[in-house]
Amino acid sequence: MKLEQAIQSEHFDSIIQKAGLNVLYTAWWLKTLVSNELKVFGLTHEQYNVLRILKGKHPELMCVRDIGSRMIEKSSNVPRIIDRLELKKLAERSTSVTDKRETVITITPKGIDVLKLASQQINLIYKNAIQMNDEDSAALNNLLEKMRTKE
Amino acid sequence: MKLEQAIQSEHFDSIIQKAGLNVLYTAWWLKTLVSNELKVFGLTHEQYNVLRILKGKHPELMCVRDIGSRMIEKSSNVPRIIDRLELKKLAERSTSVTDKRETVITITPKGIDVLKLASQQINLIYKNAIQMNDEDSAALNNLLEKMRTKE
DNA sequence: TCTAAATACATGTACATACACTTAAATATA
DNA sequence: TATATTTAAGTGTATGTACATGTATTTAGA
Repeated sequence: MKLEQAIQSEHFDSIIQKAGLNVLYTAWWLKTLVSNELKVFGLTHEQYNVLRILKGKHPELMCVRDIGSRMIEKSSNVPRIIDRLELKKLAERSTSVTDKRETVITITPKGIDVLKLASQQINLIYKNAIQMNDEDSAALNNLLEKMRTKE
Repeated sequence: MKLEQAIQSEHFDSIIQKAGLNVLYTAWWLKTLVSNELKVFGLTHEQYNVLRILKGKHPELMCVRDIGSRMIEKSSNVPRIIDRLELKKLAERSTSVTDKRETVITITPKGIDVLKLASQQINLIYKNAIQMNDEDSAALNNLLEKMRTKE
């Protein structure tokens, strides 16, 4: 669907502004696509993201700050996301022995199992629902990074 | 900043998956950029979006459903966003005369003033903070719409 | 060494999203 | 016409974001 149809609007102040709205709309579209798949596993997009981050370092323990620095949305409130993972026994908290201010987190075996199934499903979605070849993907990555140049 | 730095991760399952994460991260970056500017005007990104939609049809009245269909994030809870605009006297609600189920909304003169100032600022941001020419913007629009082809 | 500053995490609040449900009104159908 | 269905908006709840503040611990400086 064209952006114009999606937001029922034909007028944009500039083509740059249209590109901005298109990024925002595509992010919402993608997040919704993924979230709908994750529902089966009782996970939200953010919880899935944290589990992936924990799995990436497993069996190493990670502190809250380290998880935060790997999140896509930098203002994510990591302690609260971990609260929910802990309730579902997918992650575990403990206090760091080297620095008692730090809470260190690990993914549980149950968390690893759930993540494995969820990841397979999400990878399938990426493969099937997204109509892009590697060349397009590379071009898109370049343009997005160009957009954020002044970051 | 490259995506790899932004999310402290070098490994991606595929270049398509990287493009997905890049879209999500860029959307967060852009939303944050805009939100920071809107703070001066006491507006959130979503409230700004609704004001723009109302202004686009002004002086015509719009019902809640019509506003919703023009939102970037389709699952936005429009009645609650309007609650906050009404509290700030930037928008006004009334019941439709032709269909009493409908609530019709209009932007107030104060809303128009605030929106004008905010829009000028946001347009400046788009011009100054985003490093893209029209050609790049057009290419980005095309790739994002390609990504969503199966929508 | 003792105290001030910085750091790490948790928590409170306002706003927003996602989704289910309720209520009132309009429309369709028997 | 009377009733059932559909539609529009509002509301409740769980989750998340954005940001300020609180508390314990560590680090730095006098």
